[in-house]
Amino acid sequence: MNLFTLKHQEGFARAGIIHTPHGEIQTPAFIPVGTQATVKTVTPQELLDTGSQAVLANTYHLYLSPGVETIREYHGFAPFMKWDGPTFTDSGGYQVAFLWTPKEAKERSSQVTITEEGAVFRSHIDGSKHLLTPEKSMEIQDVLSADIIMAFDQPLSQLSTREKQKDAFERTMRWETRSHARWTELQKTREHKQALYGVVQGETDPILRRASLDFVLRLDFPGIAIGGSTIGSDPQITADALDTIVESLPSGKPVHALGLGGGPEGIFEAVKRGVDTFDNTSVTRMARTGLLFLFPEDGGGIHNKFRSDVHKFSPTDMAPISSVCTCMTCKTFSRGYIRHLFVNNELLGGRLASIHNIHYMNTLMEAIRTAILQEKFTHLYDNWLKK
RNA sequence: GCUGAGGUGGUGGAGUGGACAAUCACAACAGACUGUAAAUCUGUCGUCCGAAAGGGCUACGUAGGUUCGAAUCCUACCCUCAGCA
Repeated sequence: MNLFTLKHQEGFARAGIIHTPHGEIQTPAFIPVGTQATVKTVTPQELLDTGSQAVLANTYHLYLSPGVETIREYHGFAPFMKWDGPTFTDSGGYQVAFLWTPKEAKERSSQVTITEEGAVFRSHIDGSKHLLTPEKSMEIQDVLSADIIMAFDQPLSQLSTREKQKDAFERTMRWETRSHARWTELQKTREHKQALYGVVQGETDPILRRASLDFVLRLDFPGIAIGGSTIGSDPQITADALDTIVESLPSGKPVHALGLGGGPEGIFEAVKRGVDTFDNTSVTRMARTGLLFLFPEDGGGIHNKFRSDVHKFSPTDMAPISSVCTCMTCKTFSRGYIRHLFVNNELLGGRLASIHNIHYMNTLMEAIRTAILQEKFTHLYDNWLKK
């Protein structure tokens, strides 16, 4: 069975199915991020209820805690967190390269040393020193046991010099070659095969992006992941980055956008350019800080980035967050009540908001899938992004 | 009524002669939130003018006093709390 079945294409936008040992993913799809084997504040059942099809967890975090041996006992992070569906893991490359909060960027980044062998970094938990290599990332991801895993790469930093970027770009290809080799070995003894995605770097540089994509295609990775800080940073920049390779994306392989943050604007641009799946932390992070997504029917649009701050609701606003949303939160609770929860730092607020935002994103993706199959994606795009 | 403690910005609470428009925290308001070290982070927060630097005005219960200078010292008054009656 192929990993990916293309059902229909409208322009470069495509609707398809990713087949995994743990079920299918109808694409285009939003993949909620469960870094530490939990999509923060929500249970696996709630993930299902909100229409989620898969979960993405992280090599870096789970390697540090609870550790590989613990996860091995559970036969993977999915059984550990009681998620039965398809899963992804990220390679840890991103964390190793960006182990910082923006505020502490300088001091933190100095704690990571990149060598040809791999990345030496210090644990954010206890300060202990670790070496993560492409081989080790594959071995950890083998234990984490996701259906779809990522090659170990070194994301480029826009802050660094051109030479350093070129250096990282070329090293990433060597690391991906090593990732591919180790993955090939490990698959031989696995019952459930894992699909390894090669990571395409290069930001908005057409030469670099195409070289990176050519490389990934040449090694014949089962899937293609698009990385870099230009993905998800801004809808236009995301579009620019994807435009460099959109015409060269193969129809037979799934394309994943790594870290496509933000709201519907960037997602429409990405889907329009052939992205099948993407993970996005802002859906749940914004929920926890009180930013709720709005449908066009609720007044959501480019002007307000499709979002509303819960703190600005009236305390006596009896209406649901959205009049058209069918999530548990909207079917049950009022804006005024959810505002009350946030104002008083009640944990339920973040939970209810997360449920709404995840449901919102999955509803949007379902509408996009349907639209592509009916050749109405352009119409939907215009309808959502009209000014 | 007596004894003791105390009255500071939206709130709690520092400050006990000059560096005070007043530490800090909370609230409020504004903003940010990319492969999640985020239920987090950043900014504003007496008032008026100014883009800013900066300047004016009013303020530490009330009234008066001492002093070059008072939220800080003195006097009187008002009020609050605790204990005793």
